[in-house]
Amino acid sequence: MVYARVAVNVPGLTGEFDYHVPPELEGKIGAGHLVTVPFGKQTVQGVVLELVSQPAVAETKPILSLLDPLPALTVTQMELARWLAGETLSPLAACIGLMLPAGLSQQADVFYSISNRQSAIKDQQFTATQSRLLNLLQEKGSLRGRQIDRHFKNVDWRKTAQYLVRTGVLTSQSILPLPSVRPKFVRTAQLSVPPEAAEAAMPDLGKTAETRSRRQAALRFLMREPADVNVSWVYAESGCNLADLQELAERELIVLRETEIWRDPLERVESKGIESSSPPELTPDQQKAWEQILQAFRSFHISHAPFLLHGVTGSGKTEIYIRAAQECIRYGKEAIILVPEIALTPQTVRRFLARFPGQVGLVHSRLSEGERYDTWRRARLGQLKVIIGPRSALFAPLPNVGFIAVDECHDGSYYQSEPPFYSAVGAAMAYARLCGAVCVLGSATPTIQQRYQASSRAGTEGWESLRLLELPKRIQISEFSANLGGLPPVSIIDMREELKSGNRGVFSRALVEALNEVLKKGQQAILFLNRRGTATYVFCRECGHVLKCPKCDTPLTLHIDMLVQEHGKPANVLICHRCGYTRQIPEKCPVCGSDQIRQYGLGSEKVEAEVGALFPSARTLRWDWETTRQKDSHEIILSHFTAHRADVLIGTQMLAKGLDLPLVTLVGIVLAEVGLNLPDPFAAERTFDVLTQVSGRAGRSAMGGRVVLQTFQPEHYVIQAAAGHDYAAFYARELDYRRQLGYPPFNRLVRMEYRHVQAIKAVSEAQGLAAELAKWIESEDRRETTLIGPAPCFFSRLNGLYRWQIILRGPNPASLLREKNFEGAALGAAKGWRVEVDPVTLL
DNA sequence: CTGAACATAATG
DNA sequence: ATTATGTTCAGT
Repeated sequence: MVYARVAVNVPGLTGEFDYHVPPELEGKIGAGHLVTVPFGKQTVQGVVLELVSQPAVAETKPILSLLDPLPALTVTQMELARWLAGETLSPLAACIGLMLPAGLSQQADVFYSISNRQSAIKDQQFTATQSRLLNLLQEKGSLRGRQIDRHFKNVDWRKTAQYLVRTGVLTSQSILPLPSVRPKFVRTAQLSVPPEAAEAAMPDLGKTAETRSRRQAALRFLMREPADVNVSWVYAESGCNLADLQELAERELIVLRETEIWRDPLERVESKGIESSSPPELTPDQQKAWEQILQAFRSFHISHAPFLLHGVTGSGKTEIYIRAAQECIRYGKEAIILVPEIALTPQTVRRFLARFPGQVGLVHSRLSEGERYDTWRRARLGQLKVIIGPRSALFAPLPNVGFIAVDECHDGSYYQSEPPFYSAVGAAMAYARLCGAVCVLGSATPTIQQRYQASSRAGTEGWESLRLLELPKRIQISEFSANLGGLPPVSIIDMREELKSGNRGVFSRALVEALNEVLKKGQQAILFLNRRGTATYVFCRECGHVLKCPKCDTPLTLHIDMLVQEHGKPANVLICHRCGYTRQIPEKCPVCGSDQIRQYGLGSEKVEAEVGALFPSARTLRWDWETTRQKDSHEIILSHFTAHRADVLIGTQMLAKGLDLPLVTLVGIVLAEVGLNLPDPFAAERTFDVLTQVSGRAGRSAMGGRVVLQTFQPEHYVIQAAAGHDYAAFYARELDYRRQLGYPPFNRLVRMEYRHVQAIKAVSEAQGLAAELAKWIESEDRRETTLIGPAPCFFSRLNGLYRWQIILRGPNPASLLREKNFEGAALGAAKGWRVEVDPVTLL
């Protein structure tokens, strides 16, 4: 008897279960296959992790069916899933779920119907939730649990439903939906007799003249087309229908076939003429970096540390990825290129398409389930040599991965901020190690963490070292900025001075002047607005002083607190999100005594209006969350701007990503320090990144460019370093700061968050767990691990839920939870806690 | 003493 | 996750 060890697809389960393989499936089932199995009283999907000869329990149930004759996961992918589950304290099933295409993976559900025994319904009083549920089922008929979920936001209806089932009002049935994606087939037709025979049959093709002519036209068309033709073409050409073709097939004049087709998202893109592609010459810097990577390929049998390719914007990182992918293909292996967001880097994609025609698979969020499924299957068959996409592209089932690149590896979108929480950068490095693949992380502004890993082996537990490759110069250097390695010069404008001289507007005089000049020359400008954390921190407009917590040095956050009442009105209070310190807004600035204490708040609508008022003839375009809600709006806005149908582009974070906008000669940063004053140890890093990246948008052509940076805190080291394009200075300063406060990379963090509709419940749950953790730290003598909180999260209410958090900080805080068997699985499933290892923000 | 609400363990 | 089982607690 053969047994299979199965990871069942029940989110929240880490366990592995042994089933026996029934005789009819023997030999067909192996590691990685997607199967259905009985689990308790339900039927669920599962993935076979391995075959075993000895089951872990005496009595086994049989595997019920095989959902796909080919394995859904490679062995290496399962190893990665195991690693990821352990590393992130996530359930194994959730990690495996990341690797299955949407639609193929299905979870068991419950089907609820109203019982036809009417007596139970009539003489009963129902609670609000009960009648809501009954009304819903009355109205829509029987529903699956997940359909009901959509109508009950933040309401726990399952207990209610269970009660109603018990009392006989409802009936329930466990079901497992079949995969909703299938290979797609099209019907094709082809002539099966010599043309003369077809011609001979023409007169006798139907009773009425009308049918006869339809069928004749169809046959004539097929006589001209030697190959299989999609029937819809035949319909269009001849006006016939399926019945006509079936009649022709019946008379053995033609054959009808079902042909499988790939749904290919690149069809539209590729047909557009892509410029021919002779590989460009490498600069000396590129050459030096490339040789080291090449060396890694040449000796792939020994495992290599991943590379950190630290290169300024425009220094030619993409060319290195392309060459590495080519090298990888030469060894008969496949390459994975991770990019932050595909919609925002059409240039990158086009370059890969040009260099690897017909071999590129594109994965992104706008694909339909079918396109995604087909790309996944082509990857599995080894038909795609290069996969490009955001973090999920890492999980394409490629048989033999030889190269993984992570472009803009500092980007926040590589972190999945919902369970299972994981970093695709970390996962990429681990996967490369498991595959024996060469791994390159590329960025102009690597995170402090990444840069530290590349510079020192004063290793914090669990963080591997990186090999540093540097590209300090842009490829095309404009004469205006040769002294900065091709990067545009940045002028810092002190907004306190502007205020003193009576300018209360959004724009400084310098920025207005620069805008004026650009518009006069017919060039383009970008106005960048950092929206994150607006209207939340409080500062003095006179001296720039930001109000901070006396104990934590963390900016205080303004709250309109409905609980604390002042003269019968809700009070404005300042709260520290680290320790809970609370105070009123002071009347006067504690530093300079001014009464100009204000909260900061400014939207892109306001900026657009200002531009319109100052330059009535300027054509403005807004690119923010509001204007990009519609499908494809990113592309529309972008193409609109690159075609120079607008002069000024006003937008938020998205502007910073790797766009190549050659006509842009001015970048205006409306207020640089927004985002800097958030109660988060990673705020400085994110601000530096975004300022550097957005500055890099200027001067990407021979026309040169400049950046005007407005701020109330011109002395701040982040502002200074960003203005000087000085990563090294920022890194040194920030690393020092992190060392002092014991934040990463000198310690690791675990963030635990609890959400609840009732504020009281959230507080008490957080305090309860914090007390328990404190006790454990004490009893286990793990005092190097410190407990921060519990405190309300910065965004203290989200979707109607109150959020509280606890931070653990130490050399390896996750291990404490692991030892205590207090993992995300146990906490998450049973008690509603969200557990993040190495979080990227503490907001 | 009984039944129901609630926590906990098991699911192969 | 769902379901079976054990445990507590209020009300008869």
